[in-house]
Amino acid sequence: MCNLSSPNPTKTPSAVAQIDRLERVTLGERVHTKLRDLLMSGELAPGQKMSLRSVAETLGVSMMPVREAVARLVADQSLEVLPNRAVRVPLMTCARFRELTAVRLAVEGFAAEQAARSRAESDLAAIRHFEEAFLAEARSPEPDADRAVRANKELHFAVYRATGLPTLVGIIEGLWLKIGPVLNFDLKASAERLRTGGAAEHHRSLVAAVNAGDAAAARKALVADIEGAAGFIESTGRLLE
Amino acid sequence: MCNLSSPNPTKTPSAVAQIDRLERVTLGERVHTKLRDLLMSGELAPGQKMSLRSVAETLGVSMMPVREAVARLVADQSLEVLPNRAVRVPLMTCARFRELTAVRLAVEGFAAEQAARSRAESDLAAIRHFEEAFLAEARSPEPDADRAVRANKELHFAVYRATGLPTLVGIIEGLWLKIGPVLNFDLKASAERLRTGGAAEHHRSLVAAVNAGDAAAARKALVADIEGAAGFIESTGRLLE
DNA sequence: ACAGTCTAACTGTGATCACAGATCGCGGCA
DNA sequence: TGCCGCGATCTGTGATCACAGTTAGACTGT
Repeated sequence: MCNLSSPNPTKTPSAVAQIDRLERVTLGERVHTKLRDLLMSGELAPGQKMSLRSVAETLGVSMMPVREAVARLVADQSLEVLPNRAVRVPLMTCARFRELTAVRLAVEGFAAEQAARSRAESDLAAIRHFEEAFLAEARSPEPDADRAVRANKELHFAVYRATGLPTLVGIIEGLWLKIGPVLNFDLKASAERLRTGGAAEHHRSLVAAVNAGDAAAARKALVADIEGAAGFIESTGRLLE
Repeated sequence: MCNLSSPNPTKTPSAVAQIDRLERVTLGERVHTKLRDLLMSGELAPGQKMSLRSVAETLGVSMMPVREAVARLVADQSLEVLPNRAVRVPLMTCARFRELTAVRLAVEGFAAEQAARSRAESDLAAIRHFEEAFLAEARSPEPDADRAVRANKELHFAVYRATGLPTLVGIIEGLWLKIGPVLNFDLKASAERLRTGGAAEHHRSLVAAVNAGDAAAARKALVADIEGAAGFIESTGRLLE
């Protein structure tokens, strides 16, 4: 049973209390965000090496925030440190890709279901906005792969945020961090998949299902989207072992 | 398509190649493991504060590995740093507890299903072993709450490992890290729930279902286990707001 | 010309120093 | 006796130094 009393029993609400939420953003946090965006958007290819000092110099900070950010990414296997003490984007084996895809189907499939149940009107507006952005890029005469990848990400996460389960969103972010390099790097290498891959149709089904509150259809559309992309990646033959 | 050629095309297998896997275990990693165990087993209560320097002195290391470990735990919200620059175990609000429980039901429920499908004989042996350990503790005339909590954890994770999806196991570890303090701290405070809570029956159903390969029954048993514990925690009325 | 060795540079990890901000307690004033 | 103010102390964060281990390149000896 929850305590339903006021969270501020001794203080009266005041105007200044509205914006007292100043988030503590450390340098390490900013470096982490930067590296995360690079990984999720596929701008860092699998196997690419980096050094703490070079990243620090590039970003204009000392080595300290970089090692904190890299330590976090290494901890969840979004980066790896070789026995040679070299940091690189992990290579993707076929087995690991299939494992990540299996987990994604379960977790993101559940998120799609839940989004169809819990979506608010503001969520639906955001979802429609990013779907249009993706469609505009996919139908463009000369698609910008980078923008398409980012619009695809924003659409998916708009759906996931509609679940109202930020913990679940965080889990999915971790999954995209691991699979982003291979997924988006290969996707950007062959932009014609934008039109032939069926992503637009899957997105349309997904948005329609979430809009209608049809959880089963939402899961089905998302599963088809993930499996379509996964099949394309496996067909490229670039995975190891 | 996967490359099915030998992973060592140029080298012939030798005896020394068998144990070439020397894992790099840094001090920061060991501190992280230590703090994680303390959190998951409920030995650190919600709201408990700590300082990097005191932890470092206790563990006999410098502040450097501790801040790396704490930074990782703060990043995934297993710890939090207040605006006062104080590190503490986060307090659990009722809303957050329910959110975590909802995610656990989905993720761990899927894991139970998958375990029932993919379990190997060695997995089943481990599962049976930890179930007996938990039963022995639950039926003991004077149960040791600490050992019971650890046996419960080992049983659950033996099931999760049987999925053959280490990524999924990592995700669940993150969830237990967040919910462990409230779950196990309150559980240890009232040991009589060991007999009355029905955990033993849920475990029996779970093990039987996994053993029989009945995915639906495995999910049902696990869901019942989680919901039983969650209902108990909510009934204690210790959650905030 | 070629092979072996040795040095110099670079790697991540750990320790120490420096600093701004917050907290708490002691002392003095009313 | 009660309240305000100031300083000592403790906090996490960032920078710098130190070090073991690896690597790559140049240099020397044959």
